[in-house]
This record gives sequence, C-alpha cells and structure tokens, in this order.
Amino acid sequence: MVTYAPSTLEKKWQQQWAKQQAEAGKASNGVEAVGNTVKNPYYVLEMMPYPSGRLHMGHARNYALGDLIARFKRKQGFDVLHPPSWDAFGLPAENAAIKHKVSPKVWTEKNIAAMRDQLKRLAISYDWDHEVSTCDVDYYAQQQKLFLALYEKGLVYQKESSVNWDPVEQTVLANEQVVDGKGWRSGAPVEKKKLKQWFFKISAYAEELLADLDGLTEWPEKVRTMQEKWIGKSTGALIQFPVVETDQSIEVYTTRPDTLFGGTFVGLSAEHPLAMEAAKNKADVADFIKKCAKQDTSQKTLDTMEKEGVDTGLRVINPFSKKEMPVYVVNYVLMDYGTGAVYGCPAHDERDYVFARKYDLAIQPVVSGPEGAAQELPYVGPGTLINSGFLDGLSVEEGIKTALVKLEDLGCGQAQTTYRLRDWGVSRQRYWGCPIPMVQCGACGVVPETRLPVQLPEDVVLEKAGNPLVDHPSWKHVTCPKCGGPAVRETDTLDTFVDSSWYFLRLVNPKAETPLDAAAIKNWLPVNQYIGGIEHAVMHLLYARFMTKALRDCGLIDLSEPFQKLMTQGMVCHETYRNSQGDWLSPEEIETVEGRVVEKATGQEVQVGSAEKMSKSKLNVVDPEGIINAYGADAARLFVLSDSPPDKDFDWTETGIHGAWKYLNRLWRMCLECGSVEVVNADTDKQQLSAIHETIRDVTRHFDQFHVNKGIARIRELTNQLSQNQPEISPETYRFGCEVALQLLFPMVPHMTSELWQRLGFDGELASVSWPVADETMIVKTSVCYAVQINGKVRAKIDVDPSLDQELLIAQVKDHEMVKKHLENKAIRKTIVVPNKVISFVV
RNA sequence: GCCCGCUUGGUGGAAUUGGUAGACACAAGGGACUUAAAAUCCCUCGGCCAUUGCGGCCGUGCCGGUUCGAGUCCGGCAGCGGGCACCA
Repeated sequence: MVTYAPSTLEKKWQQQWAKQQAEAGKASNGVEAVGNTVKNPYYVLEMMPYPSGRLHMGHARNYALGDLIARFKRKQGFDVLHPPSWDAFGLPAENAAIKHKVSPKVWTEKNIAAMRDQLKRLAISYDWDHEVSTCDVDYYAQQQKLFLALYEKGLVYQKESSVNWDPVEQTVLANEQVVDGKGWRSGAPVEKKKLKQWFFKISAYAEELLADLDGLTEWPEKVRTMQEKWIGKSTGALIQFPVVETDQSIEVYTTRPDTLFGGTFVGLSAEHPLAMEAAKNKADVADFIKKCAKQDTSQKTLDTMEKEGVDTGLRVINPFSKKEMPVYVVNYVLMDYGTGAVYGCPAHDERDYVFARKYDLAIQPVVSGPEGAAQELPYVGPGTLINSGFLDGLSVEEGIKTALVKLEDLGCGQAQTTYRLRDWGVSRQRYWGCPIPMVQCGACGVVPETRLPVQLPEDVVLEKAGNPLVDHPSWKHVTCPKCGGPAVRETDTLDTFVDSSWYFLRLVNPKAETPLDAAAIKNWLPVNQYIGGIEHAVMHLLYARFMTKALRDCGLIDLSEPFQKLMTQGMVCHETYRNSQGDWLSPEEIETVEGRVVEKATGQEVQVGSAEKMSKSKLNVVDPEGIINAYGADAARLFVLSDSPPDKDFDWTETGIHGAWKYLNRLWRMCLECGSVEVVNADTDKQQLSAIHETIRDVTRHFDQFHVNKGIARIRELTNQLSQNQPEISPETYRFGCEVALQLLFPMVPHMTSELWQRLGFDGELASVSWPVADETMIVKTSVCYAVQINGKVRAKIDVDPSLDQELLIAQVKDHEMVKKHLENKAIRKTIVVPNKVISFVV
C-alpha cells in the first residue's frame, strides 16, 4: 500500500488549486471567484493580523478556524468571501527600523511576503485577489477621503489633550513604552504634555452603541457586557458648589446626590482652572500641580497610585448641609472626565475614605445598611439615609430622586445622564501611519487637504528624536488648498485603530475608486462570521461599530452593525524552559533524556515552567514551518482545531501534534484497504448506518456552533467504530462510512481527504461535493440506558426498550436486583422519571 | 485599583434546558508482533477501601445555600488570565 506522504501530496493539491485559480479565475480551492454581487453570500473574516514577520501557532489556529468555516459554508452552498488583510502600520515597524536600519516599508513588505507564503503552505482558502494592506497608498488614500467625509459631517475636531512625553528623546511615548513611569529607552521620568490633537466624536454615538448591543445576539455575552460597562451610562446630578467669598462656583458630577449631606470636601483635577488660579497664591499647590504633571496617562496608574492632595485654601458651601467644605487639588481626578472635579463622601466611597483618613477630613455617615449587615466604613451597599435632614428615612434610590428635585428647586443642580466613553483621540506623533489630510494655513486656518493622496515620504530619518515628518526638509511645506498661500501639513498620523475600523468594508471590493462600494457592501455585509482574539473585545470592536454608524450617517453606506456573529478565540500557549543560569530556552534547544528534560548543548537539567502565552521574550514560540515540514499542514491544522474549544486558551505540545499525525495515518490505511468481510451481521450493519447518519447530524451541529473539538471527537468515534465493526458490516456500509468521514474532515484536512477521495475512484474533486445531510429516518435506537437513583445516588444502570411506557418501565426497574436491595423495607415517597435518562426514587 | 472572564483525572478536554462526571484524545503502565527499535494492534488507567465476584465511600479551585438530584443555579472567598482608551 502507498504510504501517507504529506509533503508531496500537499504540494500536488496546492499546485492544482493555484492553477485552477489562475486559469479559471477561481478562488484558491476550486470555487468560483467571488463577485461583488452574489445570490447566497457568506462573509467570513479573521481580525487583520499585524505582520510581525513569521506566522506563529496562534495565527495558525486563528486561520485554521476561519478556513474551517469558509470551507464548511462553501460546501453548504454559500458564496463565501474569505479575504486576507494586513494591519501594516504601527509602532513595531518603527522600532525594527531603528534597531535593524531598514525602512519600515521594506521591513513590513518583507514580513507580509513571508507570512503570505506560510498561509499558502497551510492552504488557507483565501480570496487572494481581495487582499489589502493598510500601509499601501491605495488603502490609506481612501481612508483620507473618509476622514474628510467625517470632518464635513462634524464628527472630527481638535482639542488639547495630554500625552506621555519623554524629555530626553523629545518624543511621545505609548503607554507600553512607559515602564515604571520612565521612558523605556531613555529611562527618563515621563512628563505629561499638552498637545492639540484630532478626535473622533464617538461620544455622540454612545447611546446608539449601547442600545444596539441588544441586537448583537450572536456575540458572546461577555463581550457585550464589557462594551456596556465601557460605555458606562449613568444617571446622576450636576451640582454647583458656590465658592465662599467669590461669585464663582465649582461644578461636579455625581451618581450619588443622596449622600450629599455626607460630602465633606471637594477634589479638583490639577488641570482645573481654579486649581491653576490657587497655584498663583500658594506655592504648595503650584508644586503639587507640577508633581501631577509627572505621571503617565494610563488609567491603571491613576487608580493604583497613592492618592494625594493639597488644600487650595478655597472653601465651598454644601448646598444641603450648608457647611463649608475644603477644596483640595488631588492627583486622582482627570480634567478629561466630566467636570474635572468631584465631591468627596468619605463614609460611602472607598477612595474618598482613604483620602479623608490621610488628610484628617471629616467623615460623616449618611447611609445605614440593613439590619445585621456589617456597618464598617466605608459602607457602599444599599440602605436607609440618616443624618440627612429632609432625606432621613428614605432608601438610597428614593433619596437620589428626592435630592435631585431639591437641587433643582435650590437652583444649584440638575439631573444629567453621562457616559464613561470618551471621544476617540486619533492623533499619533509618529511616522509609520496614515497622514491626516489637513493643512494649517496662516490666512485660512485649518483647511482640509483635498489634493489626495497625502503620501508618506520615504526619505526620512528615524533614528533621530522626534517625529520624522516634522523634521523632513520639504514634506510639510505646501500651499493652502483654499487660498494658494503658504501652509503647513498636519504632521500627526492616524491611530492604527482607524485603519482597522473600516477594512471589512473595503475588503469586499478593494480596487474600487471610491473608498466604499456601496452595492458590494449591501450584498456582503454584515460580516457573517468574525473571528479574533478576546483582547479586542472592547476597543477595536467598538471603534469598528462606531465607524460603521458614522459612515452610514455620512450617507456612504446603509449599515448600522458590521459584525453579525462574533467568535473570540483564546491564546496559544507553550511551556517555558530555563537553564540553571535562568536564561530562557526555546523548545528546539531542549530534549528529553530518560524522563529528564535537559539542554541539548550542555546536557544540564532544565527547569520546565507552566504553559504561558507564546511570546518572543520567553522564547516559547513554535513556528508552524518546522511542524509542516515534519507532519504536513493537514496534521498541523487538525491538531490546532481538535483538542481545545476555540474560545479557550490552547496548549501546544509536541505529543499532541504526534497524535493528529497518527490519526491521519490510520485514516489513510482505513480508506485504502476496504478489507474482506467475514460474516455480515444485519443488525450491526443497521446500527453502523445509523451511527454514520448520527455523526453527520452531530458534526454539522457542532461546526455550526463552533464546537470544532467536539465535532472532531465525533468523527473519531465514527472511524473507531468502523474499524472495530469492519468484520461484521457490509463493504458498502464500510465504504460509505469512510466517504462520510472524508467529507466531514475536509474543512480541516483538505489535502489528504481530497487525495483519498480521488483514490476511492471519484471523478470530481472533494472540494466541490456538497456537505452531507443526515437521513433522520436511518437513525434508530434499539435500547436506552437509564440511571436509577435512590435518594440522589446512582445505584444501578439499566438498558430498556425505548418504546416501553412509564409504568412498565418503573416495574422493570424495581425488579432489578440492586434496586430491590436498596428499596428493601423502605416506603417510596416519590418517583421521578426523566425520559431517556434517569429514574429517581425518594425513600 | 476598576471592568470582564476562567478554574473538571498525570495532561488537553466531554457532559442540550439542573438528571449516569471523565466522551474523544495525549501521556504513563502492561501485553502481542519484531533479532532489536520504530510503527501497528490489544488491555489498564480519578482517589481510597474491598476484591472470588457483587460492591462501598470520597471526588468538578475553597466555604456555605437551594433541590429528590448541582460541574451546571444562588451567596461569599481564593488563584489565574484578558482589558483599562498611544502595543496591536
């Protein structure tokens, strides 16, 4: 018999598919090339990857999953669009450019070429003629047009906003480039710097983004919850506190106006106008404000740092208690949120409590928890209001309503709905991104650049500090599109999240002259199945939803939600290795000798760490290349799909891939040797046929629900049964079983199943055979197993005829020896029958 | 710190709506075949006790609750992971 040789076999099929695509204008696996309008569209898309250089197993899993769906849906008769794309702008290219002295463009394009080859070796059935790379001018020129459309619509504006500034490198740092408050390369303490930056008005869509979450029924619940919390709708009150001895007031927003009687101080952001004013007269306030400027801008830092403040000397009047409250400048309130000021109620807020204890401020309890509940401060639970004048005795909820009415009566507060969601800052002071098509003209001010595209210059110096676009000798100097006078280009580029917030619209017709082909979009969108990492649950997915709605309101598309069904997959992990010096070792540098794991080079024992997310720093990355060479793409694909559910993390193990390899070999032999039949047992044959149809039904259902690992387990059960029953079933049934197994495995294992299909004598390709449909009438059950419980404990398992009626069933069960023994001398108080599952006696 | 998840044998994981915990695999151990190894095939495989066979007790991160019955529902706790607005 011919042995299974994946290397030659996979090459043969890949060449054949590539030839078909080239000759007949077909997609990579014998399917018609997709047009802009089709009858039965199905759009499957994986989140666009960053082209880091090499595919790793995490990518392989992502694409194998997408490809499974693409092939499965094609076989079910859909016209499938499955386009590849590259999220090609971004920081890593600039870092690589500095480190290796290559241009970001060359580095990125080389990476894309390498990864494209690897995807082809994995036989991912992409529509390569739809490929898009965000750093191609063809793509970002279209994005510039969209930017202008949003600008015209009033959804783009400029405002001052803080960035992390590295005073040594004279450059803006990303949050990940700030380590312990210092620049990662310079080590200099990071400062906050105010810059005028571009923003998208996502806050205008807060309500719609929130409301439409309800319609996303095919998204994971957890993703919808995370977005809901991120948008953070709250209803509360704006309260004006009059400042003593002035005609000014400080406005704060709170969701708890009911606790206003417990309010004992006001906290101002260091950037609040009144704080700035106070700094003029008080040196300690000025110093404190300076100190606040030296912290990075991340939320995590804000929440976890020591809460500090300085008394401004200002006093405000509490409108309810009429008491004077001190005003502090504090380091935990940001000017960008709300009004840049809060009032502190130490008795009922964790953060205010800590702050009040530290500065010895008054703590006034105003909520009493229910009887028996712990009353330790700060108390944040429900309860009854106390020490609160006209609010006394009310519940927290009633108190909020009553306090609001009173505030409005007093003329010092109003009800207000607010959102946590902030406008999307899209300015980046970096080279490797999409230029923002705006110019600054001395005469006309800010003017949209209509002479598109604004192309990135290639002759830039990246090693120098600062943004190369600012330092470029000529690039930024242009004429004003409006008056023709001298003007200066915007040197900020767009956040790469902008690139990925509309690519799914472009991909349906990436060569269109307008950014968006409305007809093609109408035909294909929404994306039927979107697949990507859970780490994108909020930001990318929210930006994409916003952009879709914004472009709709610009009149460019007729679509409100881009992704119908979302699948979030887990990470790929691998165990880690360290030698006695504590250096990380890669999986290739170690081997197992007599049960001990040792370093190949030295023979010394290696410390094996737990499986962690594959990362370059820990060297626990497995490149699919070696795996494909050793076992073939089919085995690699099968393994990454077979063991864990797609939405969970996945541990890569050497032994695991070996198991997939062994299974493919077994299947190969099974299909090629139909074997001799000794005695055909009609009953067994019938049961086997039933099992085949049951498998078709179950696998189809599992794949539909993305339970790929369960589907594969069912296929393995089928082939296990077939080979076990082979001596007793007819050759026709055996062969039918093998054919079904090949059809079901095709989406994961396309090369080998295609080859075997051909070797079984079929003329056409397996790729063009429809997905099998289970014949329910063939599924027969001859017996059903009941578990018998007595007082909740399983005491026996009994096989019975499924057609047996309940009375006879109970009688038969009671007659069972074990059951008799346990029921002896006991009165049955209750009998519960769960059809086809359990009979429970309570005695 | 805040938000969202996750936790089942030595390992990855199964277990429609609360109804037989451990499907399907991996690893390990034993056996067959072989001069030998690999490959292949067969058997065992949660723990403890009993063992001639039948069986019994415990067990789904920890503590408690609801129920005839809880991996699944509720309350509390711990550990791990993701996100936190300039990594993508």
